[in-house]
Amino acid sequence: MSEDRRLDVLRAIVEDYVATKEPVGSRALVERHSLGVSPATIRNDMAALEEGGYIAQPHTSAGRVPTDKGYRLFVDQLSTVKPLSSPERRAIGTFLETAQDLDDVVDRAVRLIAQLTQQVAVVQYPSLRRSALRHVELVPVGLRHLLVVLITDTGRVEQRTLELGTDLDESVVGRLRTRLNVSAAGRRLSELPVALAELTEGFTPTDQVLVNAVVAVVEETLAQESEERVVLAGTANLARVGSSDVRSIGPVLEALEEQVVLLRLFSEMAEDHAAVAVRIGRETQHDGLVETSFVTTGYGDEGGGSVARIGSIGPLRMDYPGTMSAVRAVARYLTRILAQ
Amino acid sequence: MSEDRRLDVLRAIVEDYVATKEPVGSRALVERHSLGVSPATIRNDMAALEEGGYIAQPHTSAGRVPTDKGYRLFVDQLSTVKPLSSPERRAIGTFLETAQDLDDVVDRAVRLIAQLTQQVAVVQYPSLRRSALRHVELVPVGLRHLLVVLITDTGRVEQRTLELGTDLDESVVGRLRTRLNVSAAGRRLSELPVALAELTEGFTPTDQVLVNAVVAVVEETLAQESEERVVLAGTANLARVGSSDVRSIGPVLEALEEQVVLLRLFSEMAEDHAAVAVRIGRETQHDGLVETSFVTTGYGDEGGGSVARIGSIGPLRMDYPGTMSAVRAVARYLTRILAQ
DNA sequence: ATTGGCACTCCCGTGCGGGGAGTGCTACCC
DNA sequence: GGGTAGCACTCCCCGCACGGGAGTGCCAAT
Repeated sequence: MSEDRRLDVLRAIVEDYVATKEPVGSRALVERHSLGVSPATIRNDMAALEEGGYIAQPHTSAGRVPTDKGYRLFVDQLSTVKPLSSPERRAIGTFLETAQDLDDVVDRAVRLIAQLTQQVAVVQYPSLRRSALRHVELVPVGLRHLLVVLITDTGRVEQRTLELGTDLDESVVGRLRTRLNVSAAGRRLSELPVALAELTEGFTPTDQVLVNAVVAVVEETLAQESEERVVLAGTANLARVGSSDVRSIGPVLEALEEQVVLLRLFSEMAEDHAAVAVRIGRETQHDGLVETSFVTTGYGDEGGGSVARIGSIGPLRMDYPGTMSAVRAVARYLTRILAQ
Repeated sequence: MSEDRRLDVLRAIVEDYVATKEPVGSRALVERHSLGVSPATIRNDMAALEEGGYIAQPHTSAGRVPTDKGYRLFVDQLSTVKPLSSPERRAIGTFLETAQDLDDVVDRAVRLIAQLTQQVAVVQYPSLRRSALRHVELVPVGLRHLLVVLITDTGRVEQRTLELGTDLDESVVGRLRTRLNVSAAGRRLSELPVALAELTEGFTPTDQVLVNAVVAVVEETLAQESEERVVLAGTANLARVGSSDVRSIGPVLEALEEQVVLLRLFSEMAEDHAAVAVRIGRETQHDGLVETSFVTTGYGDEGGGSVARIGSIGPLRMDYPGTMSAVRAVARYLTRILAQ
């Protein structure tokens, strides 16, 4: 029994099952692929694959369906890259390039992925933790409130209001703004605490209260994991006929609404050093997502790691090569756009 | 035949149908409500209501189900306000009050509505068009780019980058910033063009190019209807068992993803002078929403009209009184929070 | 190792019959 | 004239049996 052919059979099963959404039998397999052997032979291979846990049958006397383990093997070793058509590539480029600001770019990117993969698209906003500060702005609001606006090199803007115990002194605010920008601009979060620590020098003890409060707000904002934002698109694709059992979309929607779940997955997958990371079924470690797979990749990397991630969530029986190349393509364009 | 009783019957049908999700028959009706007459009499009333188009039967020899028209009558004349329990009110208050910034407030509000109504919640961000400007900030980025940041009195922050043909002059930017804030702060969009028109005075012709560019960006940003943002929560509630025909959730999700649809509905409903506006089934004028109803109300109004809207979308057979009071309650708290 | 043949399993669509819920109608009552 | 009781009728829904069909596993033969 040839080991190679057995893998061919698995690949054929995955491809056919993805295409037809029906359990695939030995007869159909030899008809649709030139395997050069008879159905009976295939049945032997299938028995072995089932033994190994790569495929399963929904019930006796039905065709076979890939298991999570089967998809995993397919993704890792059996799938070949499926490049996008060049009109597709061009469409991605022009669509993203005409965006106006960061919100617009993210919005377009997420819709694009949803459209290309016909699945649910997820885009994580450029992470504050990994961005560099471009500018800090302090805006007095009334006498006792100060609005702190942070602008990152990825174009993201965050703001916080600060309530003060004492009345504001415009000139102190002005000096602080200048000093802040001198010492903070261009720095990454990891380098900031040091730079900010020296900042109190040159201020009177009473003014230092203000300075410390502002510094605290800045650090807190940048450190807040909870400020990570994720946007979705294409949830309607979950309800497309044949997507999967229709009743199973409830739990999926619940999972998608919990940003925490998505953020955890993103951060876990960031550790995979593969260009495009894939989580299949139970690998997602989330009950609502056991019947889905998640394909992600990072974007916006400059030198070091990537700034944030994008991805696509679909049924276990998704078109893995297609999804992976779509996600990768959008990430590349996204990286290029943000670099300028 | 008493007209009053006929309306009682309609109310009873709506209430029972909402509660049981099953067509309701004459027998069940007299058992569950003290109508004081026999099933046969009810049947006569039902025949009349059906004649009038308020109820219908899915098929011969089935119970009756309210039509869009029936729900409309119910909402307009037959439903009584259902006040929230006082623990509920308290929960709303504390939940919203602990929010940190505008994004946080909006996020909590939308989740709250989803939770209270067990339906899909929609919250529109405070509209730029109806907000007043609190502050304009100009931030030079490199030599030839200027970042324009607008902050409204509702705490919303918008930014745009501006590409210039010539190098920046810091002092001109400084003067422009000061003048802009003097003439623009506190003004609503409608009053702005006048104030901005005089702004070029006192600048040299070359500097006026910059001034005009900035003014154009400010006006454009505020005027952009497309900058209206809407956030959703509770889409998973669509998939709850018995919500409605499960296959019908696809079109609904599609409609919800198109912000345009929601924004149109919001703006149409803003014209209803009723405190809480309701659109039932076909009244939404959108194919994907024919089997849903949309309950909205404005929030953040100070004197004049409201700043934006919140709402809840659910099946035709929703708990109208409950939904309406939940939406109204959240809107009130929201208005209070934003006022401070 | 591969193959043809064959018995076996199980799903699934279809047709049938009975029970039940609900209606509309008619005759009757106040 | 409005309300009521009775009754025949309609239609859904459920369980059931049945047959076709697809697919398997195994065995004997090559």
